[in-house]
Amino acid sequence: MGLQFYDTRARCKRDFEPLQDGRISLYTCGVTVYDRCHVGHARSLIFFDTVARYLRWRGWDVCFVRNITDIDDKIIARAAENGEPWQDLTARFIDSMHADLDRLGCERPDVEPRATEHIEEMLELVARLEEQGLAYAVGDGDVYFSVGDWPAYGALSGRRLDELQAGARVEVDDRKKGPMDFALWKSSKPGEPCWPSQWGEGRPGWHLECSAMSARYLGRPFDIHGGGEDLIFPHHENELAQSCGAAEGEEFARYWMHHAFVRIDHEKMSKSLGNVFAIEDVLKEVEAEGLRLHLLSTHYRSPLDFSPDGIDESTRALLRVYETIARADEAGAVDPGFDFDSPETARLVELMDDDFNTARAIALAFDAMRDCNRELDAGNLRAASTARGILAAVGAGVGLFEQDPATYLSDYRERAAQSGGVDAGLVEELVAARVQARTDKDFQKADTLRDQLVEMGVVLEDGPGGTSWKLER
RNA sequence: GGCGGCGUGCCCAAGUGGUUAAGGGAGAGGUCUGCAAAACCUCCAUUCAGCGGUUCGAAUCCGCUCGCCGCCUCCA
Repeated sequence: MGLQFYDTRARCKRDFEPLQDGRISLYTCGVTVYDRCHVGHARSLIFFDTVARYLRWRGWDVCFVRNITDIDDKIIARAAENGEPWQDLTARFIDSMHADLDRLGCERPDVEPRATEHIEEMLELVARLEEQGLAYAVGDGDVYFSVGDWPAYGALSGRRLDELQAGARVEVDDRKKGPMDFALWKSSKPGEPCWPSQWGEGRPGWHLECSAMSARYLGRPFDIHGGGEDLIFPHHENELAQSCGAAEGEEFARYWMHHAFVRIDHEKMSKSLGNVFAIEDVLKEVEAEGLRLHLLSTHYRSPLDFSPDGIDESTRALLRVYETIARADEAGAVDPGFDFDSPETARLVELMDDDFNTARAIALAFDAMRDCNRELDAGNLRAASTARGILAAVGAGVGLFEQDPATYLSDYRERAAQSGGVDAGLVEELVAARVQARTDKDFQKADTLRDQLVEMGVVLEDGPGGTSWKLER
């Protein structure tokens, strides 16, 4: 068995065969930078980060490209609203996105191309489409793709042109030949950002950038194209049409992956519904890796209801993992460093190879955690190391459990103390006093001190290495 | 209207034809401990929205009903 995953176009799981042996080209749609990223973006970013990590860990040479859309109507509108140059706006939100990514433990893609840096490639594409008779210019320099002249339109999303009945919800521009025709190039109004072209000054249509940039960095065809499920139609359908159309039907993306949404109270989280939670704000309340674990605990093709309580539950589980790792480290149960082809990781590979089942991989990590603790209890260092190795392998494959455990634990404590308004210095004093009382066998005093700490929400642990404390959640 | 998805224990969630329905959180009991905590052990769905059907066998396939959601417009 090799890797297989659900291909949106085929509507079923397919065995994955890379175009070139040992190499994988992956393109995913990133964000439009006119605002801060929200938890829905986090799911997308984290999931595809996990895909890239796993494929690499699995032994493939991956080229991961994720675009940044830094020119579009919303950006122009928002910049005008703020009274700032649009470049300042996009630069700010690109920085913000990078900060979010770092905190969420996402590696940077190999290439992070921006739409505005590939105008030339896009214009070439439009020219080729025009040559093929698939694009036409109207009026003052708008260029459209002629959907009616592209018979394969609808193949990805499973829609038929006659069923789309455009205009049901949107006013149809009567300059277009067909109601579903979409803009490749939009003429600019005075004062709007624009680039020169043979059709006049303007800017690219939304879908064009991905066609141009994927071809530029990954060639054609490439292996995997991913994004959120709302992009299937029309964005990816349009990308597919214009990419193939410009290349006389040559294949575009060989596999399509789409993840489900994050919801709020059973409704899609989206800017238009106004129920978004910015990553930056959420991370003030919950821990970043806890959020990552939580988002990966649900299979990527299932909707996930966002709730801070749910993240807290995951964070509690995560704390146990780090406590176990710290314990193993102290005991000298070192990670043997299992590779993807070690017999010990066969189960992990099997689970992740089956449509990236991160939920089951995480369950496997929890099993390994229990095994590790049990073996440590029994003093079986060798067996504990094996369990520790499985835990590390899951972590490497999925992008979890990779912080230094001592640092994690002290950060955790500090964070809890801060949010609970507890004076860590005072706690240390009381703990020290209790340790002394215990040494003196004055258990009554020790218990009084403990009661005092309990009231502050402090939980004590008397271990062989001394007494440690943490805040109960 | 067209297309698609979802409904699993107190909560989250995996599983999509075949021995005991993963895992996490919460809860209960136990071992350990000066007492605790942590860790470990045990328990916690004869049952998978409901009703029919196919099958030797279904949470898993088919049909209907109820409830919820997504796409068809910008959207991760």
